[in-house]
Amino acid sequence: MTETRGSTHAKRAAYDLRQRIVKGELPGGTRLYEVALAEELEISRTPVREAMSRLAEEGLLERARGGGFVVRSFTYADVLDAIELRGVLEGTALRLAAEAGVSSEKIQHIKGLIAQIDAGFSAAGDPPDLEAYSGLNEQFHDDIADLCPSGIVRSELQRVKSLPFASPSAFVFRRRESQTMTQSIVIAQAHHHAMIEAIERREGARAEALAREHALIARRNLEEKALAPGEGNPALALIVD
Amino acid sequence: MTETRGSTHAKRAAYDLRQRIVKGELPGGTRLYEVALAEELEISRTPVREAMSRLAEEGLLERARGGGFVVRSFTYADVLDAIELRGVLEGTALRLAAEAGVSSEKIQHIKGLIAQIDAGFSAAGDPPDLEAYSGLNEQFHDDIADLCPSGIVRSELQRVKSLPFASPSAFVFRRRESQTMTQSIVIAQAHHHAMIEAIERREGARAEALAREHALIARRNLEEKALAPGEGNPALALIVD
DNA sequence: GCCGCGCCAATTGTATACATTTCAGTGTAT
DNA sequence: ATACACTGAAATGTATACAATTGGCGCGGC
Repeated sequence: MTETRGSTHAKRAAYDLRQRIVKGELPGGTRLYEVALAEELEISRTPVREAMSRLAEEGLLERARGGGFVVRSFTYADVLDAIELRGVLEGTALRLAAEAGVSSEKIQHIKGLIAQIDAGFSAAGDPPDLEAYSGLNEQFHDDIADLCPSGIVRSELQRVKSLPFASPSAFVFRRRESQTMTQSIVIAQAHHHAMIEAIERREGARAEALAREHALIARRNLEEKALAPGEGNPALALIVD
Repeated sequence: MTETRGSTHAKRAAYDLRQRIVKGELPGGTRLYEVALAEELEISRTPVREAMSRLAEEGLLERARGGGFVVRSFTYADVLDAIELRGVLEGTALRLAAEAGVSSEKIQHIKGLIAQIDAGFSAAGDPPDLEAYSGLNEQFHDDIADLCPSGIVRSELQRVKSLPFASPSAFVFRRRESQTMTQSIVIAQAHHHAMIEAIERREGARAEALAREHALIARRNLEEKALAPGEGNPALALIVD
């Protein structure tokens, strides 16, 4: 089979299928046939089934009536909703963290991350390195979610973030698009500062509202990009209509 | 194998395992062994694996490192958090419904359900029939979630509700416990009225707040019951500590 | 005594043959 | 013309043998 990472055939097949789905090679609604995939990947049906099960757990596939799996369809509206839902869940995570209180060590750790992002802004105000920002931003969102004392909330948030277009780092711009991008990042970073401050001061409602507003930046960026497709983000390939 | 419903061995096995987990016969942390289960259910390993996959999708099992599945552990705190999370998601669903607007037909349908619950209250103020209330209450929660225009939010809410202790109908009292139960139901029903009114008037924030407060009733009821276990709710059997 | 190494049993991973179900196509009867 | 039942290919469901991996236990060396 194609050289993809993983220790078992099932994991490799899952990786392979996941890539194909995210790239849009397997559009929403496509039915997956065990035999065809098994032949294509040069493995037996058993690991193919296993792989499909795993992707169903991730929410990328749905079980079809009468057995089998279908690639889950995501409409453009679904993508916007998933981003908003991420904001709601992040907001809940931050509110619970604020209400429960967070140790100063953890607060300092987050502040360190934020400082790293700050350091990426030059004094001149030109756009920071997008690769670096994307990585740090994702790290920030992961670590801030870990502040939430509820494992249930953490895991459901993680679940929503695993949808390829709902991740906080999904729609970081590909190229430098005028001032829009820089401005968005400046605002987002202001949110980052405010979020940790709200948590530190145990202002739960404020933390929650900030997380929601923060997600709306991602949503707005997507809405603006969608109007001018251009070389669209690959994670959008799986949108069906 | 034991006479459980389902058309395939895998579905029967999933049903059987689900029952055992919810009843607490398979406590959190228990590792499930394919061979043992297969012999016990008198089927082969294949449908057992299939059943475990399905339960993993439901969130009742987790994949263990090195393969296999483990019964997911739910602490008492997890149960409380899951109820609160249900409130958050129901709140989001209602808010989105209110913001988008809902047709008067659907509003009337919900109002009809509420009226049916109202009819269960006698003029004397004695407790309504719990079976009937539980059924109508569950129906209300299902139907009101359907008002949400976002399929993503609906499905994630459905997912959380599928946790056996987070369902709106999970902790309806078993016997008539003084006035506590009656009072709770009266308050809950007031919330029901207010929710649909908020949606009708497109008051999103109010609808959201109501849904959260509504879930807190369920949470408080559980907290009070937990202090005096008695003949506890069976859905609580899967709590590990 | 303790650590590491390797073996063995237990467990999951995989392939494959066979059974069953599903669904579309087709024919017939009404 | 429509509804229904039959048919058969194609798909998933199941059993089972075998392979590979894991994890624990004991043996040996240090």
